[in-house]
Amino acid sequence: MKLSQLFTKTLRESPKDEESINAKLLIRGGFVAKNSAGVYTFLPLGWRVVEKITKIIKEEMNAIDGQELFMPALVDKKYMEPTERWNLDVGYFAKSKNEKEANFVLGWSHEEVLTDIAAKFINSYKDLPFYAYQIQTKFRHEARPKSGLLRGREFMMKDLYSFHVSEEDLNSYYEKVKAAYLKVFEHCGLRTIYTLAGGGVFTDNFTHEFQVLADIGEDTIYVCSKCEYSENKEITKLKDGDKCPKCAGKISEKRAIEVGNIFKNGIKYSEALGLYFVDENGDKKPVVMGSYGIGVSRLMGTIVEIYNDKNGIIWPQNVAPFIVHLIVLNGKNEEADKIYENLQKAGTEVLYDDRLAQSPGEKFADADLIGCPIRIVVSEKTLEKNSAEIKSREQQKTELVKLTNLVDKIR
RNA sequence: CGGGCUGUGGUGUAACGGUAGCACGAGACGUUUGGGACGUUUUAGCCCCGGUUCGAAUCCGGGCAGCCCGACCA
Repeated sequence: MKLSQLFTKTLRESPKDEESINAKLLIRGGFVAKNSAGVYTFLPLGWRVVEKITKIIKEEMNAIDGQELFMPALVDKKYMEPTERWNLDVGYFAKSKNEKEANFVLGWSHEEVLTDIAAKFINSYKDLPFYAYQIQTKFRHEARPKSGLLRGREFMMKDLYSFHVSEEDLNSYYEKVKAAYLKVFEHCGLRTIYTLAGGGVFTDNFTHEFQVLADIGEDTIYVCSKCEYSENKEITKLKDGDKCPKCAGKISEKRAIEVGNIFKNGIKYSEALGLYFVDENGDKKPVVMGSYGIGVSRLMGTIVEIYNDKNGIIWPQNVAPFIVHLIVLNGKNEEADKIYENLQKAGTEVLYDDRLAQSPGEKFADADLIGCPIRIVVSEKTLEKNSAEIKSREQQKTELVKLTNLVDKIR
């Protein structure tokens, strides 16, 4: 991608109505644009990051036999009434003009929809278990959207649902999902703490959350400094300074961002929507379910909160919009064009700042702000030595590399 | 949903109840190019609706929006 062709531009200043680091940097860098409180557009750069994250998620979901599908955003009233989740404050309701009352809610979770679909196909224990997920926009009426991508009214979410013959089978899959989630977050560069929590409107059971320690986070968790056993403030009896119930280490209170959660739903949804199967003995039983969420856009915001410095974002390799940010100075575009092409041929994703009017300082500042892992500078100075300069975003030191070795060096 | 604060170009600000101004930014042209260049020039604003007044960005009332704290939650 040539920067001269990218229709967005970086902003020198932060918008006045944003407080959080992720919102300021993502808007300044041209990753997102704010439409309303808690509603954002993902611009080309930001969308690339989203795609990197969803790629990681899909790989791990597919690895635990998740089948990807896509459900509607318009969710019919008939699905939500049986579980008494139709008229909740969380909903944005929709109706056509000739309708008197809303007959749809913009989907804020899809247990009911998928359960109803499953009932069309699942008859026998032989049809179970199965796992299905989607990555989709969710709509939730937030009383108070805040902190950029961390808490929106419209946001992207990966939701996985599992269907089992028994509680035992659900439990074993629950552990698989846990492991897969830990991998997803690790691949995104985040260290998460597996935290025991409550289930809100989803389930009466205990649930688990994946928490990233950060002061901007809205959750308060109690974490063992030794074994990282953790409980959410919502449900815990622990307090700061207590002994860990697992290893007797010291518990401390921390703020954290919840980037994912996993729930055991049991038979709440299957009973309400009529999802039954017949077991080996010919007995009819309700299907046992679990649901598992990852806030994709929140994850993106969290990564920015964790990985930044005063100059901008420092994307971890796996989620960076581009691997290389190539800067040309002194109008040496002809030479830089070749490097751009060679890197692209080698499969490296390059953002090429080929602009002629911008000063070196502005180009460096933009590279720091956008935050690709590797910066390459081609200038008169480097070309005198048949070289280009390489610098990692997270380090200060630079290195001159011969043009002939450049592609291999990056790979 | 309660409480607080704030609403003037994209950003930051100024204007006694009486001409909406400045700086930065953004655009055009030219000159520049190793850490946000320079010159010329252009551009764009009083959140909305009422009221008071000869006259409202300014005073009053009511909305709306944004941010922050809390509650709730995912």
